[in-house]
Amino acid sequence: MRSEMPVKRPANPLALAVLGVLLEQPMHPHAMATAFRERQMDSAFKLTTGSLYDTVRALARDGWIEATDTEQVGGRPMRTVYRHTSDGQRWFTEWLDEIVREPSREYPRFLSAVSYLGVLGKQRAAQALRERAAALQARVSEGEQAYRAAREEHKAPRLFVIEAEYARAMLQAEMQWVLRTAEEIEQGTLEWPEVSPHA
Amino acid sequence: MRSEMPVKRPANPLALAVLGVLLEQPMHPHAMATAFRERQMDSAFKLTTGSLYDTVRALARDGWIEATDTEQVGGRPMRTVYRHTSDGQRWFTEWLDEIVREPSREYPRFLSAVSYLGVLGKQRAAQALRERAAALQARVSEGEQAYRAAREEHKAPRLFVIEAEYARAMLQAEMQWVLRTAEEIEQGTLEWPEVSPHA
DNA sequence: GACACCTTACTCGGATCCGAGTAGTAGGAT
DNA sequence: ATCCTACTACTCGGATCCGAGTAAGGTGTC
Repeated sequence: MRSEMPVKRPANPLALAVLGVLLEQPMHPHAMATAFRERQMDSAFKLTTGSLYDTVRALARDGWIEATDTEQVGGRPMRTVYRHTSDGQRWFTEWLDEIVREPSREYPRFLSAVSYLGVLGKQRAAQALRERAAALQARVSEGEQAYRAAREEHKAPRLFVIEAEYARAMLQAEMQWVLRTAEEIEQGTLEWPEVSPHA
Repeated sequence: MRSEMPVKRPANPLALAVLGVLLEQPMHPHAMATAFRERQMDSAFKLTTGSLYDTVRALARDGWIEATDTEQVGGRPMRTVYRHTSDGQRWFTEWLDEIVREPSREYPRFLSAVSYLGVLGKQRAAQALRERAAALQARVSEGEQAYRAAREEHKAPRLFVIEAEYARAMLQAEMQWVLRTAEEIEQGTLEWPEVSPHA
């Protein structure tokens, strides 16, 4: 009897990474952290030890993964090794499918700031947007280097670094919008009603 | 003597909205909630009563805003009315400037899911991507309607609805990437190494 | 061989986020 | 007059997130 996917699906992208790395082999949390750092996965999620242990515990509580055994090497702290439960692997695939199919509501900081662009005034808004564009360009370049290293030096297939292609596409789209808007402000084609900074 | 912007800048976009709405006039939290709902600002942040009161308290604690007085209408619960502090308004502008200039690290769910596209298998991945594209298109259409209503019926200047233009640009960029990738999978131009679903 | 420093592996507590709950009022229907 | 529903305005507690802390073992060095 195949059981239903747990109702609880952790919001933290770190949970996805934990389930992903456990596909390779059972592992204790500290080993996961080491693996994530080695692979420089810090663009997909934020890795902090506190969150990692919490996430692992939550996944275990909700039946995605389970502790196999606790081992001790020397006099060091105990390790608890986790692996997918018998259903966990199938659930993971289902959950992935769901995340891909259904865009989730997210609230990027920049979106809410854009609403108040008027408060900054023309000059300052245009200048800030240009600085943002430069910072975005820097990120694109960084990502590009990492991408090339993975593809050429490590001979990684495109599928394995596809998230970098997605990240680049989104950064470039944002950059274009930001630059276009800065230009519109400077050229006066974006009508700029005088906002009284509170009456 | 002009004091420094507080080190604590709430991560929650709701904080930005609170500071924004207080530019118009001093207000108690419940009135803010009503204003946010009326203006359908739910694409920029998530409004829950709990978070609202927490956010307002945090902003007051850190000196952005302050309570003016507590009033009571009839036998209803007390209201606490808040307004910007003498520095609050300037800090708000500075903070906005900072948010616009410096892209923040954020971790959208989809980005982390894309890394594991391989796990879904070719057919399922392509199908899921196509469904996502359709959902994104639906959001674009919804946004478009709201945008037109604001522009044409309410005669809003572009600057006041500029965040909708940004949101649309980003949704369209994502949609294009998603569709292009689905096509590449179907046409076999995206090399698909057989992933053993755990050895 | 003693001191300093890095690594291993995890715990703890504070801050934040959020849905559900509470408690009183107002307005309308029966 | 009484009930019912909806609104007003806020509190509470659980879940999550995260940086700092802890404690023991290994490694190098003079």
